[in-house]
Amino acid sequence: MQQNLAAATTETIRNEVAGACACMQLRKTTRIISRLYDEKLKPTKLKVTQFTTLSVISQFPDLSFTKLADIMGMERTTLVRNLRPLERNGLIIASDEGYKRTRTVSLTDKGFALMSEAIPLWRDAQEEARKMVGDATWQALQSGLIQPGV
Amino acid sequence: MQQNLAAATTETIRNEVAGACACMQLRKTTRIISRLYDEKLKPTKLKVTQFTTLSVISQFPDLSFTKLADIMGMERTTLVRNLRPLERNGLIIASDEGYKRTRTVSLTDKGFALMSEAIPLWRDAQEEARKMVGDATWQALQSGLIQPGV
DNA sequence: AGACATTACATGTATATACACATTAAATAC
DNA sequence: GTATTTAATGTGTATATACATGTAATGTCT
Repeated sequence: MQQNLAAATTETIRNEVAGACACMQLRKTTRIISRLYDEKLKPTKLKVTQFTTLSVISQFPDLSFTKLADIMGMERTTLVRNLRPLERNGLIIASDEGYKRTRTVSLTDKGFALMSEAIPLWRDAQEEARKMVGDATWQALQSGLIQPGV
Repeated sequence: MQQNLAAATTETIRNEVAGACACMQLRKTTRIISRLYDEKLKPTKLKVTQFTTLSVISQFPDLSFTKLADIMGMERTTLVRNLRPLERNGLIIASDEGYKRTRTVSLTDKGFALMSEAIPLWRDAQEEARKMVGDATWQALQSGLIQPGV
């Protein structure tokens, strides 16, 4: 009977799960594309997550950690950890606590200088990514994968 | 001058980078969708990465670590680390070294039993994910986001 | 047989991610 | 005016991810 469970489960996985899992496809693609961006950004020693975080901070320099994390679709505690290496490397500076312990971050001159170096490399990565994913996926990515208002 | 660099860089980020970065969209979506699957799979204590790893192992029970990682679009060293908790929890069993140090893994009875519990929960997650991403994205996900042969 | 290249795997180190839980400041209820 | 609730952040722990480097087994060239 245990033998049957194993066989039946494997069949279900083969017929229904394999290749159909949206999260598996997303994570796999994200790994591959992230490695591409990381490789391109290597001269700046920025990882793509750090590039993204810096770009969001420069757009919204006075938001609380909670709101920044929300914009990035990220757990707040994850954002807090991700800011550490950026602060340690002098790319951002965090404010002291304000209203209700609120803290904000902004880019330093060093942070802006590194981003201006990184942007041409990012453009190169975008070009290659576009070729890798094809037109339909690229369009979906440009409009945001998740439906607005969800 | 440094002031100009900061202002110019911010403008470029606002006008060109924000919202257009394919990798940012992918990572953001992956975080949100992964949290959904993790939440659904909670009764099994499996994370979606573990669910995926188990499903790939059950499909290809006799492949080397290198080839399994390749199928998953993952660095081999990442796969090695990800197998640890699965083995520790008795869900998989790894073979000793074979030809050219090759090792293989397969699901244990406990692993199959847990997967058979997980699959209905996974179906539920799929349904919700489908609603969240919309039809166009869902189609892209079902055909695999990255172009074949790349 | 020995030198060299190739293949496969493991470890050290660092970042990314999230849940559970703890802490602190402000607002509100009584 | 204290007690409670709410908002905002921080820490402990665990998994996920990848690069650089190291180790071991196999194959090949001479």
